[in-house]
Amino acid sequence: MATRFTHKDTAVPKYNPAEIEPRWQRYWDENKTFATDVKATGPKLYALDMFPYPSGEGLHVGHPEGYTATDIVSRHARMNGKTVLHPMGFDAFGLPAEEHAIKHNASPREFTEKNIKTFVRQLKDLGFSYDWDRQVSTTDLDYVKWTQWIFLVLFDTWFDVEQQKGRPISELPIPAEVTAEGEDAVREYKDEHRLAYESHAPVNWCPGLGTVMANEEVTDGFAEVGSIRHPVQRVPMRQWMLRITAYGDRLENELSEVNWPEGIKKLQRDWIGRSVGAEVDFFIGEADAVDAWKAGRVKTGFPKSQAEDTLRVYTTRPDTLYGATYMVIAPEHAAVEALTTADQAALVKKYRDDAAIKSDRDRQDDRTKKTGVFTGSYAINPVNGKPVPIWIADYVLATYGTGAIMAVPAHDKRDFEFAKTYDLEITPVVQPPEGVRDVDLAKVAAGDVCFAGVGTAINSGDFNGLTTDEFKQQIIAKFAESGCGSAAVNYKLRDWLFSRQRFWGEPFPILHELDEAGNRTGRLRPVAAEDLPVKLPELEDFKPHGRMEPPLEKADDDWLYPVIDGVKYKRETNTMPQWAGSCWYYLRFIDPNNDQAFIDPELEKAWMPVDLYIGGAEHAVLHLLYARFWHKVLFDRGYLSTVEPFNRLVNQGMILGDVEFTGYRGPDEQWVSSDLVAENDEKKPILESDGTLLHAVKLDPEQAEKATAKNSKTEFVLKSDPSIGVASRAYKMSKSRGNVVNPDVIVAEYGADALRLYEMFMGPLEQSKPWSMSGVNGVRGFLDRAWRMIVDQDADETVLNSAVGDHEATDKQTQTLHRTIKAVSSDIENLQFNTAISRLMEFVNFFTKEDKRPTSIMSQFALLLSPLAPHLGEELWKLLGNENTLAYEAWPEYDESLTVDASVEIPVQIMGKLRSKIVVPRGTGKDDLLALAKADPKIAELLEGKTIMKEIAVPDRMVNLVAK
RNA sequence: GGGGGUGUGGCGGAACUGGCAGACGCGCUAGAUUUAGGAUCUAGUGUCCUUUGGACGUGCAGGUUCAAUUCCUGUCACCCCCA
Repeated sequence: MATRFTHKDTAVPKYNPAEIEPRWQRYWDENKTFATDVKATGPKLYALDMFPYPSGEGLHVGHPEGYTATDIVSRHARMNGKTVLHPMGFDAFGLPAEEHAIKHNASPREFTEKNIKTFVRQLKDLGFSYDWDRQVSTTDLDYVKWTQWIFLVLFDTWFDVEQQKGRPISELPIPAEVTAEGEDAVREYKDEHRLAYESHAPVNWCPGLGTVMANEEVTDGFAEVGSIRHPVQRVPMRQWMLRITAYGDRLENELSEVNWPEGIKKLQRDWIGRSVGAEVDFFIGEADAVDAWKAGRVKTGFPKSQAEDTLRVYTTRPDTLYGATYMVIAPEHAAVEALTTADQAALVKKYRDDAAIKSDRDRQDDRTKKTGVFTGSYAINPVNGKPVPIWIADYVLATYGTGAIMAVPAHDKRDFEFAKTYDLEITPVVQPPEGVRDVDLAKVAAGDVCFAGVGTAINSGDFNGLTTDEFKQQIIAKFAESGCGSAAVNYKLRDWLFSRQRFWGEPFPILHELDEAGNRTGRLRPVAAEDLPVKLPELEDFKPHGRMEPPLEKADDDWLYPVIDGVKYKRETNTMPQWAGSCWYYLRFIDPNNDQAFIDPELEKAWMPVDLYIGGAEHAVLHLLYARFWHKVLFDRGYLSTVEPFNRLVNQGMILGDVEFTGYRGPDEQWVSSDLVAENDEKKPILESDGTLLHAVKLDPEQAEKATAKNSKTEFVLKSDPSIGVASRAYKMSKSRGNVVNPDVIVAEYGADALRLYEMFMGPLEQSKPWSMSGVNGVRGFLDRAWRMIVDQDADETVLNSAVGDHEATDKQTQTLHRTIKAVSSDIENLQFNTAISRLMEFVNFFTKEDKRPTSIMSQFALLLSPLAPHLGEELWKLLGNENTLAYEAWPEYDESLTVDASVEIPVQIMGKLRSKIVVPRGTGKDDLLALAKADPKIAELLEGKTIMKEIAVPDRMVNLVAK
């Protein structure tokens, strides 16, 4: 395309983005057009994109979708007089760079920096109005410094449950008995309360990757990196944890402060998983001591921590206590050994060993059969005094609730399955309400099926007849007297496993004190703030050594063993997970070069919160939850002014590959209709009836057509044989499918404005939508038409189209302009860019037909177009005789009265069916409207001989006559 | 299995608060222009019926209403996330 012209002059009369776009990008760069004022004066807008991981593959067409949206909003806001912060950066720590380093024995930093360069180049090619002076990467040393500093804030903070607030560890009240035990006891007590703490919980150790993975990174017992699945084992290891559970209530409640899609809020709430129920103690001592125990409990009440003679369970259904016919404890439960009788010991040991290698997920999978083993012991059900057997089963997790449950097989699906397997007693205690679908009352009553819903209590002593809710309240009230239980709240959210055994991450700014023999004393020393950042050491190679120690263990002694004030320390050799850097980057953008603080408090107040945050829904839970958690800690500690970081959140939809038609052929090359095709375990197509392996054939769209036969089971069929159905859908873009679209290619062929415009024109921002090359060509056609509307492309040099001039605008032209301004403005405000673009298309369609196009109106058009297609906007603005960039020109205003016609066309319906149309003056009243409608010759004819039963008239809208 | 989302022409999608279904774009058809066209312009383009005209039509089946893509009940299909 660039070769279409041979003019010696650089000015070419045809629309040529290859020339225009780089020129304007250079202009914006050189003039620092989008450098943000340090502090906002007047209204501000902080528009943020979820920053990308700079992969070796470069930008994908999915990236610019959200970026274009925030860019349009930013450009529009600038023209509306707002001070705009619109930054971009890179989430650059992470596994791929490290894997690359291991493979090529090269530095992950160099690889990362090279990738960032590519990303920046590609982003600049798209003309985004980022303030590039604010670019940060999580791997920059002066960024790492403050990530480490924030970690030390977490380390220095404990959570005051009463105040629901994080406070400095120095303010932690130390119980007298701890103080009495001496300095080490106090230190340990403090360490146990910090938001960043060490633990030895079992973790997901992945030998293949040489690292521990977070629960959420493990699927089906495998960690997936790229396309390789590495098996994961559960082993105990010293780890850093972040006490995010302390903020569970805040993370849930304060969601009400933000303007997010309800679906995302729900995902977060479900992830936090707050449940309200009760803790109940079951006595496990000698049978004849039960009464004494109960009497004692009436006096002492419900103890804060579990006593040795009891087994404590957490349940959300205390109303089913009478139906608790056995108990289950997790294989890792502390009481397992005490409860196991001699003759069960061997079985129990084997069971525990087997459970240790299973993941939490496998254990909870409802497809696998529940297994368990009897301990040999019994507990006493506190409500009816019945002894119930205590089992061990891995479907109970040590980390949830108290690690023990009361099993109510009649009313819990898992308990029911387990009871059926081991032939345990089933006692129904909830009568399902009448009319519940698919529930057979008699079968529930007989204990033959499980009913997990709410209903009315039966077989529950004095509580019989109560509804589930009443029962819950009453039994919890009764617990207060008996001391056998207590109301309790539980969370599904676990503390955050924060360490990784990797090289390419932030080192922890923590030193472990060593004794003379070189063993850890248990004393921790945070690295002093002035000594941050702790840099990664230089390593000979990056290969994991297969031991469960991090690669940093390979560092030189100089790095590994600092001596301070004559005391020898060993550095922490774990590194932080990739999430760390992305937890606070939105803050650093506000003050990216500050070397005194992670952010200046004045600037923070001026810019926070983020007004618009756009990114993929895949971060709906983890990133957003983690970032909110850090934000709240920093808020509590007085560093920030807002409770929540991101005010408005929008998730862009996924961009899929172009629609594909797929046909299937059998081994004999005969076509097989797609409705007979299924998928086997390897996702290969097979014949559903007998499993014969088929092969999929990608069809040319010409080969398929819409099914016309009424009995066709598929939407599309082969043109050559309509009895053969073909599959039609768009797939996720992937290298293996070969449907990835590279933005560089689109920019080269159609221009950046065309790419931006197409991505916005495809459909609603939040919706998934398939890519289509002819669609790109279509919006490019619009840009060409817009160019020709203003520029004379047949002249030898760039001059205005002869139709453009100092003409007086006609009424119709004025109206079109004002309507367009109105529609485009509100569409941009509502992020409905697809319709904004179609309004601009209508404008061009109209004015192209006008042979007198007032310059002033054309200038307004350039302004309206500019947020969406900024390069062309600027170019037209300049050609129309304006000097400066339009980036800060006032956004066009409209006059409502000029957008409406004096007369309106009113549809007239008879019995709800459109029969005629009448033209009336705007604002014609109901009665006049009806009279005019009835006077319409066609209506009059149709009404002849009929009686009007009812007349409906909505002024300026419609008339409907009901006649018989 | 649970949660979320989406179903409108050949395709992507529009439609205010229940008020003319199909804006805008692609594709397609015809014509004009051109040495040429993957260029440009003009007209047409939901389906069906024999037309002037009419009937049907927003996944499917019902319901509410003068009026339903929009509200309600049920149902099916697909996509995404979680287990």
